[in-house]
Amino acid sequence: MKKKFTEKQIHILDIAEELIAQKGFEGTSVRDISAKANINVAMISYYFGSKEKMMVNLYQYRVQKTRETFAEFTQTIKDGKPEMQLKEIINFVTKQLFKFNYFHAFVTQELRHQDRVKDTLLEFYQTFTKVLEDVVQKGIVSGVFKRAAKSEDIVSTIIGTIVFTIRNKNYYEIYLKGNDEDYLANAEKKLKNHLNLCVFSLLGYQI
Amino acid sequence: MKKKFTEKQIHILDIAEELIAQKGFEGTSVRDISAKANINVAMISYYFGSKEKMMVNLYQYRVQKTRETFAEFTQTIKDGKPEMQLKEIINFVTKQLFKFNYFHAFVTQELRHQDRVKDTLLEFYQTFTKVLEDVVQKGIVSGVFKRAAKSEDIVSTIIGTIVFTIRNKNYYEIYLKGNDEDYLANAEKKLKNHLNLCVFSLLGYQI
Amino acid sequence: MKKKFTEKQIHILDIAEELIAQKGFEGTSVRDISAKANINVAMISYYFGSKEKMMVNLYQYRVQKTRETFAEFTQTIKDGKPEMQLKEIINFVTKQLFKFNYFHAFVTQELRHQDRVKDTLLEFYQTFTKVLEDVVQKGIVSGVFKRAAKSEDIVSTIIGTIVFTIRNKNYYEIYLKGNDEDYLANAEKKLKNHLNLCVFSLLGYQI
Amino acid sequence: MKKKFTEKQIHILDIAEELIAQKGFEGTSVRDISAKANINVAMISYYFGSKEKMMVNLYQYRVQKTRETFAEFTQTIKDGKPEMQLKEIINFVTKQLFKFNYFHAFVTQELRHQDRVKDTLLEFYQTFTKVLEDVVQKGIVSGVFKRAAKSEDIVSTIIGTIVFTIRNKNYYEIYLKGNDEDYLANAEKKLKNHLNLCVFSLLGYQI
DNA sequence: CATGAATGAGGGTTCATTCAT
DNA sequence: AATGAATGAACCCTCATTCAT
Repeated sequence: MKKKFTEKQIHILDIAEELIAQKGFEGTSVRDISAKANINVAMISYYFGSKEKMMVNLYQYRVQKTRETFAEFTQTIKDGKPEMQLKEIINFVTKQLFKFNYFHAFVTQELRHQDRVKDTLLEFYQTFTKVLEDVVQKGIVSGVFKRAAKSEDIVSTIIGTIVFTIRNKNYYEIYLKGNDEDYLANAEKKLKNHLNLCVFSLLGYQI
Repeated sequence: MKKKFTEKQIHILDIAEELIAQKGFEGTSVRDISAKANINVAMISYYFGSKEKMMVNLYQYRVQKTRETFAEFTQTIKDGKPEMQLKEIINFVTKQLFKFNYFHAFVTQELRHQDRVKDTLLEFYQTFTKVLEDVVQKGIVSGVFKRAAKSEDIVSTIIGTIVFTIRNKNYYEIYLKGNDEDYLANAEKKLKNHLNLCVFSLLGYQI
Repeated sequence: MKKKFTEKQIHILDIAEELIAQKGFEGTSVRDISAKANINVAMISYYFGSKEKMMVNLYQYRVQKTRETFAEFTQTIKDGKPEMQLKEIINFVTKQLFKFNYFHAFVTQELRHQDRVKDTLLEFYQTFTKVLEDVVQKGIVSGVFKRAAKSEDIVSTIIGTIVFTIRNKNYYEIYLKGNDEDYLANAEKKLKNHLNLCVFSLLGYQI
Repeated sequence: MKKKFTEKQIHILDIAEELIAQKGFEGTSVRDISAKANINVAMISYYFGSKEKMMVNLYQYRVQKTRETFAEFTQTIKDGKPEMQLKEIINFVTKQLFKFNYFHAFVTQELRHQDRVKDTLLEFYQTFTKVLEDVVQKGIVSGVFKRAAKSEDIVSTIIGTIVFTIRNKNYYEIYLKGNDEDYLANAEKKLKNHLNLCVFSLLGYQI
């Protein structure tokens, strides 16, 4: 059962996501959001019921999209070899997280009492873990991977590492060549290389 | 230049850290803090100037301690072999992050406009990176490490992976054996194993 | 000059009266009314101009009906003896007030700045007073009443006493025999007896 | 157990009572009250917790005082003859209701969900009823009263009639001699006469 | 003729902070 | 040095009403 959002709602959610990622949920007032979105203050309550419910909607909206995108993606790689699949997965996840860095900046920090909401993300992580596990298993069977590392650990490392660089921009950019302005692009590239090396060598792949 | 804190200030900071880690900076009122610390509401402003300045102090207080602890730690391993040093570093960092998971739960999410404050953490990360780099370099020279991975990437992976498991308790615990209550202990152990494998194989160490 | 209301308007007014009697004018939102009346929120403004004007209309609607009913009633007793007329008046007023207790629950409490509206009620009270005065006068002349009590005082006592029991249900029901469910019926009966005794003895009627 | 109020609280309650009597509870904003009381808007929440709790306090404050005053009063008449006692009671109640007409203007109309609060008033009415019953009984025994009217009916008539004239000032003043300005004084006097006549004749007292 | 999306005003409450003591 | 009473700003939300359709 997929929830539908109107254009205006999506507009509000996009603005809200950006601000909340920057200043936190409590640090972002509905006035901030409505001002930036050029709408009336009352609209947030009008459209979503309350600020908190808007947050739930935002969460569901983004996670829902993420899951869909991921599901489509898995289709595109389903016939490849494990090593190719793994490479594509790392590439995909990195790209997505960098693209929606807003979202993942707040996804793990807010909604403390909204356990139901957190479950939505949990489910996605589990799906991701399962996909990864199949790839690893297949690689082990075919002999390209020598070490059957646990996929939940790989997931933690992949997502954890990416989120760390996104959130610690001022740290990671020190070690980047190139100008500041395309930090994200450069960081993404560097990171992708690192993660590939990291995961493949973890699995005992002969590089 | 080391800042000194009075006993009362430290008392307040400890309480504040706990509450802020749980409910966020904006989600924690000075009344919450003063109530739990059994002090007057006015004391936060009185001692620190403002709530925000208190946060800066809290930040500095904790990072300062972390740096001191890390400095002491590096002394204890300075004479070991690189592979031993690396193992100890992973062990130390994991232990520290799990021990002060409070702190690291809020360290990256709050104080968004406080760039001076972020610099404090940045410096620590740089120190950490430098230490790691020396170890890697030494290992390359001595031949135990075959691949000179970038230490900033290793830092990102180590810290990123740990923080991810701390913040996504509900995900990671699914894959843990043992009862729920010592999640942190179990997670720490599992994670340590994973990180060792991960970093060592990344460096081309023959396990 | 009699104002006409459309069926839809009357529908709205009936719902509004009920809600306002329960929750007060300010306590009743146009959304409450429109929801219960199964109409659009905008309809109240659309039909009556504003919520306040709707209230004026409601008031006029009910007082107008009350006056008409009272006028009809006076016709039915115009040929009786004074003592019979008085008895009938007490009976009628009690019955009406109990029947439309909704209305009289809010009639004296709302519309504070709407003096024009209050005048509508005032006129009715004056009419009532005049009718009563004629009855008393006739009774004095015929000798059945020995004391020419002021009719405005009698009005105050009749209406005041009735309204008191309606609004202090929890008090008056303590002294009532019978079950709780037909409080109004029992209270009305008890009250009617009391008022008859009260007014007749006030007028010096030999019971 | 008697609740104490500070001077500032009483100040607020007095202002609030006046405004609420005029415009109703929901019609009176905390900003109205704070403006008229020359205090900060936040003070109502600060002193009472919320607007609604302020109302509960106001209610208790006034009813409490009323009960105390009534208790003192009953002491002063305890040795008189029944007819004197009855006269004094009517005099006292009339005077009190006119004096605190603010209070009794809102006492029966607000606090719809506050049943506990209504009980406070109920108790007072019951006390009043009991006192009256003793007087009537004593008069019956001594032979000055010939008819044992129910005291709850007498209470309804006394209070109902008074409240009616207070709330329908524009009606009752038509029948008053004298200028408008001392309406209350004149009305009180006229009403007292009427009530005496009314109650005494009801009890069959030979005037 | 009737609607529902959208608005601005104002609602009560909570907040961090100040200041007289 | 420390307090608690008091403040004004800002919070989220609900309101009656408007207006394009």
